[in-house]
Amino acid sequence: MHIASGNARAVLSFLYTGLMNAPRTARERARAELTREILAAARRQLGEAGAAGLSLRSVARELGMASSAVYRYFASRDELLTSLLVEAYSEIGEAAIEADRPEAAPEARWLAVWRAVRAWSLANRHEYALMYGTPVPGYAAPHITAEVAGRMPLTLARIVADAGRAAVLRPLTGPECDPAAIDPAMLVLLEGEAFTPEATARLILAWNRLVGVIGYELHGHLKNVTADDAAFFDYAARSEGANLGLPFTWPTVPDGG
Amino acid sequence: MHIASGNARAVLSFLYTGLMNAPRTARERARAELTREILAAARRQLGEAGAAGLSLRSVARELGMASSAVYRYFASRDELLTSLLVEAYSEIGEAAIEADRPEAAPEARWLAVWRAVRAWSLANRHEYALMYGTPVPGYAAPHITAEVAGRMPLTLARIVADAGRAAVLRPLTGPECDPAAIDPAMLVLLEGEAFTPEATARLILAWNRLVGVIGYELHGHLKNVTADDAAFFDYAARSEGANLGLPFTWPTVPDGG
DNA sequence: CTCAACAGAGAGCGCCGCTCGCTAAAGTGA
DNA sequence: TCACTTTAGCGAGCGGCGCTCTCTGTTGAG
Repeated sequence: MHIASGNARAVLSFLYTGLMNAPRTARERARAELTREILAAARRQLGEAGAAGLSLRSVARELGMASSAVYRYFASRDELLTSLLVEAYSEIGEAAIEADRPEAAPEARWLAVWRAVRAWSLANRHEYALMYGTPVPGYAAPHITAEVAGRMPLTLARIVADAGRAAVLRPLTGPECDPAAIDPAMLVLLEGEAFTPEATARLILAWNRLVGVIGYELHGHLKNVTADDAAFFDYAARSEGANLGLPFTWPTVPDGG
Repeated sequence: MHIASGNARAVLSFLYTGLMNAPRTARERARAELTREILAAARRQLGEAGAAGLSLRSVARELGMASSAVYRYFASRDELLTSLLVEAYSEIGEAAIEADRPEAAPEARWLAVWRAVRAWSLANRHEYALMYGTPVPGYAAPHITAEVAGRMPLTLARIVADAGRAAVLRPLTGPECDPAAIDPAMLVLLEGEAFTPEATARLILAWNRLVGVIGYELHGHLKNVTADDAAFFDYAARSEGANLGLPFTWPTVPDGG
């Protein structure tokens, strides 16, 4: 689990004092273990029933302890849920990073990462919903998870940047984004990768597409709309890649409308 | 309220027997009125606290009646929520339709509809979440709402189709979608508008983009990412319109990466 | 006028998140 | 070693939830 970053530790104090520092005393070891067990049970129940069906009481029941005892480890149900959220961001980011083969062609890398993110999401739909669905009411997540939440889109950025350095990017076509629409902080974040504002805008759209198409598939919006979700997803991936200048190839298509 | 369609009436029996048939007896009139009042109170509470914070008991309390009495009107909380969902789909569809000026240029129509949908969504974020966020666990919505849920994307389709009939569409460029990926039912639905599978695929993506960018904005995923959400949204609209062949104009952009 | 359909109330079931006060054990410093 | 603090866990309990059931009074139809 790659959690952490200073902010996260500050807010999720219960979790991290238990998990991060190498446990020395027996009490600390027991605490770390139980914390992990609670998280594991919660994760299981999240996978089965979704966030709405996850209750602290049932987690406690599964672990054979009083529900009130769980509050020694997580200050609230929301904090438990936030921990699972961080875990989910971490996992989907890792799935993206692991799927990326920097030695391969940029189109292949791009498609592989997209597919890996989709595969993880289909296998972890409730975790996906936690990240990209309706936010849980009392959640403190946004700023906590910024670093870990950025790993997946940053993996996409790296592929485009590598292609740029290899000078295989096509010139960008189509409407242009007002550079002022992009947050300077975002440009700073991508500084090492030398992204123009226009490329940044398109990267944001690509990330949004990746998340959006998966969401549509998971939430049933593609029912009676698409017949082959995987093929449609690949199409979306290629379309977004090409929009960023990745050298995807395609035959000429006739007029639409 | 444009609810209805056969399916909806069958499933949401409580609601529609109360609302649809012109009330004759005093009892029927009272029932219709109370049904509306319950829906209105629920809508208010949804707008304030979101779906998670909406309880049948608090609705009953607001209306000064026993919570058990509400069950005479809605069989369950889920059914009440589903009614609100149908209402939301109807409203966002109407917002799209009303914003569309068929006599205007297709690019202007396209942008106007996108902006209207965004405006409605920003003003009704919890209703938006009901439609496009994480689905509520026990909801029966999908097939019920098919007709009414289709109005918004169909408005987008009509603009493109009109542009096609007026022969102002540009040839489509970029990667091509495997026609087999699109559900034939979707093509039938757009039959009157003479959509090719390729145009249909791009329309689905445009609809997905519209929903996705708004979702990102509402759920905070654009924080520290974009600086001017409205401008970025317009950019997404133009980008998707151009991808469908709508004659948006843009200057040539330099290389990205 | 009779009788069935119906609306509403209230009690109650088993959940839920969360709090509080208590006990017993574990760790700590003199 | 022993007093003292910190901690883990428990059980009772609060108010709220969705939902069911039974009972009563009213409305509308034949």
